[in-house]
This record gives sequence, structure tokens and C-alpha cells, in this order.
Amino acid sequence: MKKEKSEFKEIFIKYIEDKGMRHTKQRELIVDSFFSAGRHITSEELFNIVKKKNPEIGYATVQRNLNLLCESGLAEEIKIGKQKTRYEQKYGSKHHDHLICVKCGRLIEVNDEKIEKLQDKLARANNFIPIKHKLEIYGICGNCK
Amino acid sequence: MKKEKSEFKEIFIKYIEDKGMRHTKQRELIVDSFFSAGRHITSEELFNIVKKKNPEIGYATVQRNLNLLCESGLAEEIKIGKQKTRYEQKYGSKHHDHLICVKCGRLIEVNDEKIEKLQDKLARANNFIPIKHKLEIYGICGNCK
DNA sequence: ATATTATTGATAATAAAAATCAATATCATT
DNA sequence: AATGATATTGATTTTTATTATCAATAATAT
Ligand SMILES: [Mn+2]
Ligand SMILES: [Mn+2]
Ligand SMILES: [Zn+2]
Ligand SMILES: [Zn+2]
Repeated sequence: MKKEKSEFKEIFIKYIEDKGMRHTKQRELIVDSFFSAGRHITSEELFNIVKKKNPEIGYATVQRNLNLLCESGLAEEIKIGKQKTRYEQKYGSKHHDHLICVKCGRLIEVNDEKIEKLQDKLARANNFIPIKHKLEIYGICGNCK
Repeated sequence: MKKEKSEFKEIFIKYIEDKGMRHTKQRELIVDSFFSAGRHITSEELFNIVKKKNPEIGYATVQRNLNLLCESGLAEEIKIGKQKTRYEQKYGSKHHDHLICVKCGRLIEVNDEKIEKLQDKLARANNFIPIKHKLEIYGICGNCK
């Protein structure tokens, strides 16, 4: 069974090479681990995962490469309240917004095409060209009520 | 011409007294300055304004009282990207969301009743009780395009 | 007035993320 | 395969925003 190179990795490698950067074992491990981890991971959580496979790796390297993933468009920062920044996978998942439980912190991913359209309309009505948006609805999730 | 005590101040004083806290000249100045300042001010900006009226005042006092304003419901934190926290006046202005220019940083306040309704519906469809939400649309404002 | 204690202002502590830097690894060139 | 240029790493320090600490002071009840 041949190991296929995942597309996210190809995209990342291309981004790296185009900028004259280099391919390293650490990068590979970090990128792989990021995409097989949970959907809203912190740098610390990813560091702990990565450390198990390669205990030599440093925290700074994980942070740096998460930043690179963001720059390349493969990841995106999510900041909720006073929590540490979380990183969302932007490959293999379409745009969505979040319902955030104020009791347990659960993130529920949602999408509403009507809302998306109205947001665009609202922006344009204000002579504003929308690029991206962030919608977070805070409340009580099903488990917590 | 008698100076009327503004309602926001009454609300704040009531909040303070109910918690067994005390009324001080610093609080009064900070609250007054906050409500006559711009709509999305940082603690640093407010500190600089307040310092002109009372150069004795400390930064920590401004921060603390902004936090109190938030607790009382009269102010709300807005965090945009990596910027310092800004504080929004929540008295005398109804709920709104923001268009945020990625070029000049301008904040445009908007509201769309249809979007608000659909957000509620979306939350409930996910067995989620919405409490509040935050919608930020990033893009290019009229001045910048 | 006095006693109690919340508040202040100066400063230190905290915490997340970015910057620094010498040692090392990568990679194009030979 | 060895070389040289330089990007990356890991450890550490720095930065920056916010919160915590604490002795002195001010506000309030008695
Ligand atoms: Mn998500
Ligand atoms: Mn606003
Ligand atoms: Zn919950
Ligand atoms: Zn603009």
C-alpha cells in the first residue's frame, strides 16, 4: 500500500518552496500532526502531540510553523475570549461559523447560506468590499441546558 | 443651567453601591470621559484623555474601572486581530455589528434585522440557546478602495 | 471624630506570542 | 560525495497587554 502525499502537504510544500524556504523533518511532522488533530487546536496542544513523535522538537518551531500554515492559507487563527489562540484547519473543510457554549466551551460548526448572502449585501450597501468574516454566537449548548 | 446626572452614571453608581463599592472622583472622571469619548476606545487612549483632567491618575485605575464598566454592562470589550482591547459604549446605542477595513482599520457600525433573526434561528436549529453574538466583516472600506 | 475597609497609584507579576542567536540542517553547485 | 551559502531549529530572552500586589490614602458608617 503506497503512502499517498496528501494535497494539503503539496500545497504547503509549494508555499514553502515558492518563498525560498526549506523542507524539514520538523515541518513535515508538524503539518501532518496538525491535519490529523482536532479541528480547533492550540499551539500548546499541538506541541504536546508532536513531542511524542519527536521529543527533540521545540515549542518555538511549532509556533513558527503554525504561523506559516496561517500565511499559506491552510490554517486560520481563532481567538475566543481570553483563551490562547486556536488554529483551525482550512483545507478539506468549507467555510463555517461557530456557536460557542459559554458553559463548557464547546464549538459547534455551522453554516447558513442565507446569512452569508445577507452579510455580503450588508457590506456592499455600506460601500464596503467584503473579504472574509467571523460570526460567533455565544450561548448554551444542548449538553449544558 | 443645572447639570443633569446622566442615566449611565446613575446605572454605574447603582452597580457600584450594590456591590458595596465606593464612589470616587477618579471613577466619576473615568466614566464621564468614557462616555464622551469615541465609540471604540482603548484603555491607553482613555488614560491619555483622563490624564489631562487629572494628571495624578494612574493607568491601573483606568483599566480597573473599564473592567467595572464591562461588568456593569455599560461597556463591552472588542478585540480585533492583534490590537489592544477596545471598549465599546453599551449605553445609548443599540446592538450592532462591525465592518472592519483591513487597510485603514476603520470600524463601520451596521445592523441588519434579517441577519439577526436568522442567527437566532440557526442557533435554535442546533439545539443552542443564543445569548449574544459577534459578527465582524473584514474588507475594504469606501475610503480605501 | 473614629474606625473600617475599598480604592488608588506605583510597581511587579503573568502569560501569550514574537524576536534573538549560535549551532545545525538543507540544498544547489560543484 | 564534499562544499558553501543560508534557512531552520531549539533554547532563551524580549515584548506587550493585562492582571495582581501592596502600602498609603480616601470614602463611608457609626
Ligand atoms: Mn471551526
Ligand atoms: Mn461599535
Ligand atoms: Zn456546553
Ligand atoms: Zn479603510
